[in-house]
Amino acid sequence: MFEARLGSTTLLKKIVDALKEILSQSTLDCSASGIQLQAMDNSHVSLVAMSLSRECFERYRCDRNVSLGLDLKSLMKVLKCASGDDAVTISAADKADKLQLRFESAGNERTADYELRLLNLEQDHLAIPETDYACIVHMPSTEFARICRDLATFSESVVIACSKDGIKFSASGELGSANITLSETSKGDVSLQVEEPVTLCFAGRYLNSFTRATSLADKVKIGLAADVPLLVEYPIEDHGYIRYYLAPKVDDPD
Amino acid sequence: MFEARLGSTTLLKKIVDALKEILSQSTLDCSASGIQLQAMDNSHVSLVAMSLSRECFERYRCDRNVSLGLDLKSLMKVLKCASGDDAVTISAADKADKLQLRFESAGNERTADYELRLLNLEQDHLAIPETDYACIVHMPSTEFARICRDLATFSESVVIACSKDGIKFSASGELGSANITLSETSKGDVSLQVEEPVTLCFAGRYLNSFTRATSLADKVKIGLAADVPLLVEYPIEDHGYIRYYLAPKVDDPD
DNA sequence: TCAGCATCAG
DNA sequence: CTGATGCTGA
Repeated sequence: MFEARLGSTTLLKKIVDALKEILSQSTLDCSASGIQLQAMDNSHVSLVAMSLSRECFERYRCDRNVSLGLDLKSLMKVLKCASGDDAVTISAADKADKLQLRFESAGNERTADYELRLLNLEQDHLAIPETDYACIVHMPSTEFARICRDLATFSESVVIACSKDGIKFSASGELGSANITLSETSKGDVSLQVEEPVTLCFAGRYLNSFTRATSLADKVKIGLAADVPLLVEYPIEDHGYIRYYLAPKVDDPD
Repeated sequence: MFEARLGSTTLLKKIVDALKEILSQSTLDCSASGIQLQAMDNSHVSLVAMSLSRECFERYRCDRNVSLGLDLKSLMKVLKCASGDDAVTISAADKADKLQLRFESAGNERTADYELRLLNLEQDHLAIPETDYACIVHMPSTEFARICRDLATFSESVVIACSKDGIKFSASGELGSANITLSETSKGDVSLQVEEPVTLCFAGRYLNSFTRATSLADKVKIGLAADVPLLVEYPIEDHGYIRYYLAPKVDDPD
């Protein structure tokens, strides 16, 4: 038996929304410690890892490990049947082929039960090595989203250069070019930890897809190191996160 | 001479909006007692009946019975030319081929006159037998609309099961299934009168089209009986109503 | 013809 | 931030 209850569906909607474009189907791995997900995106270029530890939930019970294969678009459709302030309980019997979702309205006048068919998905379990990033940047998540959106106008590729002086995002193409530099401000909304300066180039469309998670967190953490995938991490309420990984382009700034 | 005046066009807009999708053209039957409408929907599956008794109007005069054949989409276009708080007077001479509409602004600074061409429509006059429903449910109209919308995600068919314990709406399909149960709550926003429990299956798309009337009334009345069309009734300001009727599906819960 | 997207108003 | 509407692509 697996059962987990959240006080509001809004958080779950945001999480699924942050995943569903990049991952049409995926497996949730539920264990006593919480819920994990890890997968390559649909085009097998970037990688997503999500973790919600049991502390994220109002109630959490997982008698034995279960893997729940879900179609995330379908899950989103079901979540749309709930109001944002409904409490949601997801549950599955052992070896179930259905996920149960129960929505309870704030005043408890209304209960709606949904079942979502589970899928048997191939598990591509990827070990993500802990990386010692040469640069770690924290910045407002909306700012990161804004930059990714703006740079997409100029080029498919985005160059990120980070040093002690700041982090610079650049794109250039037919239209012209763009350079956005952020340095550590007194307000402390940008922070840099730089062991060694790094300059890397990434495909902007993936960066943009990562920003679907913007509403989950005020701050985003970016980790950079030479020849290692970029890390873009959005914390989820103290006890969880979504991490996106994207390998740098070998060359070819267009 | 026929003439009827409403203090605000908003009500009339809501009524036409509740009819125009389901009934592209229809005949208003005007008599001394008020205005009636009764017709099959465009696809001849469901049936709509509207009644506005003369008490609904600020002023009402109908010297002799007239039938006004209207294109409801065109009528809606004309109504969009009025502000919601304009007073509206509709009138027609005997044997007229035009409907007159006059909009007067609240302060009377502005008067606008419109004429709408009338149509000669075939009258399919259907007697609707008074039915003694086995179950009558009153519930918030927004809640009903919400349920119909949510269930449409899962299946074309909606099963409604009503007993003394509550009314249950269910749909199931490829994605999964949904069950929403309402029972009489302490707040009294759901009430059930059950002579005999009933379970019936309906085509969800028609239920959804009925909910275009949601803004007319806070509460909707649902009448159910075996082998008899479902009744969905929205009261209109104490002296009128829109009733929708839909025959149950014979079988085939998909 | 319908579903999804995007935009807009409350 | 949510619901509603209009558009566009499948």
